[in-house]
Amino acid sequence: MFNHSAILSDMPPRWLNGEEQQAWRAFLTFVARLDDHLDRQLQRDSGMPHAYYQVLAMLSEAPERTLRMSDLARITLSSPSRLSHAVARLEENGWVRRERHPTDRRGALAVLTDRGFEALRRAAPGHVAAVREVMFDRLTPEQVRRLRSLFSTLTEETAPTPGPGPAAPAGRAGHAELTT
Amino acid sequence: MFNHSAILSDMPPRWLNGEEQQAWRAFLTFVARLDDHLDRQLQRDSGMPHAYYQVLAMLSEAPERTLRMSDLARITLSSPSRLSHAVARLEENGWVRRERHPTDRRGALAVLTDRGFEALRRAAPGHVAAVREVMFDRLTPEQVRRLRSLFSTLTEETAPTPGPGPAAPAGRAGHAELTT
DNA sequence: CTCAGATGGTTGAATGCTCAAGCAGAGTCT
DNA sequence: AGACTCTGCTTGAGCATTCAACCATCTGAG
Repeated sequence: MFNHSAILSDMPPRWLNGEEQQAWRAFLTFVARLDDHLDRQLQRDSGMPHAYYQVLAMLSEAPERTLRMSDLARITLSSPSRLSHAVARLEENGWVRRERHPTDRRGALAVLTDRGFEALRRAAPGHVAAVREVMFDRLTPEQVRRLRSLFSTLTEETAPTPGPGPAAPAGRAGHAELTT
Repeated sequence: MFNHSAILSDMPPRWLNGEEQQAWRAFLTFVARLDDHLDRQLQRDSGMPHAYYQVLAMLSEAPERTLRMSDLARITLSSPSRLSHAVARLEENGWVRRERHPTDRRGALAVLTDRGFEALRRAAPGHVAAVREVMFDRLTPEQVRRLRSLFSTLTEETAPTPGPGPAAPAGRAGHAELTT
């Protein structure tokens, strides 16, 4: 048996060329700025980190403002552990409540409380303004189109996802767009 | 006197339109994937987080493999505090050493040790492979150009930086490109 | 039915980051 | 010189995230 990773790692690394380097560094710089800006703004004005905002936002769009923990974790791009801790914290604030899943007794549901919805509603305008300030107000509509196109490509499922795939994410509820 | 922020916050928020939403979500998804992928790969294969890799990489390019803490902080896009903690940790590993600044006695210098350079050299191929895997191998050269162009725009200094600006970052040293 | 493995979720320890406070040295003004 | 402020850097506490266990429940094979 050959060790495939050894074979792979024996190939000389393909370093980034000039263009790629520039793209990479500019990208890293922007992401750093962005994370910093968003987290600071939310923490300062609304007392929550960006990750928690996303949890509240996703819940606010869900039917009954309720989602199963595992689904919420997937949607918010966080690990089960991270989400569990986060929801624990949000529960202390009275922004989210846990409920038991009606049929699967392993399951837990996260429910956005009225106070949580209020907190989100107050946080949203400042947040979207911050996003605009750092990103969209610096781009022309044409550039926004290119941006979307690029990152659609980059996030496309590359792995062979046979079958109908994980079904569209349960259509947006009729609420205002508090999701950014 | 009017309260300007009150005036600002009284304007109805400009929510993101459809195109912007799609761009934003795809972007967030990609960044989450990317951070996760890079941090995991580095932690697993080289025992350091991505932020520490960047510290080592920047030092490796500097003359004498040495930088003043404040400069290093700026280059690595981290706060002074963050860098101080990071260097403390790197010092424990024997990868970086602190020295006193020769003329400004407030100053501290971070020096990449030989062991640190070795660690970086071993980490670099896996890291650049990870970056390729998630980003550049999924883009055509034309797309890479657009990417660079977009993020150059987004990271351009917007504030009126009069004068000659903060001088080009001390040209790359002749070392191999371990910076990604 | 029963058992083995998969799935859903939580927990605690370890780590990195942020924030606010603090200290020492350098500049500046009189 | 003396007093003020600014800059450079560090520190400790608090918080978020990760990782590796862990328990409970569900599912499927025999």
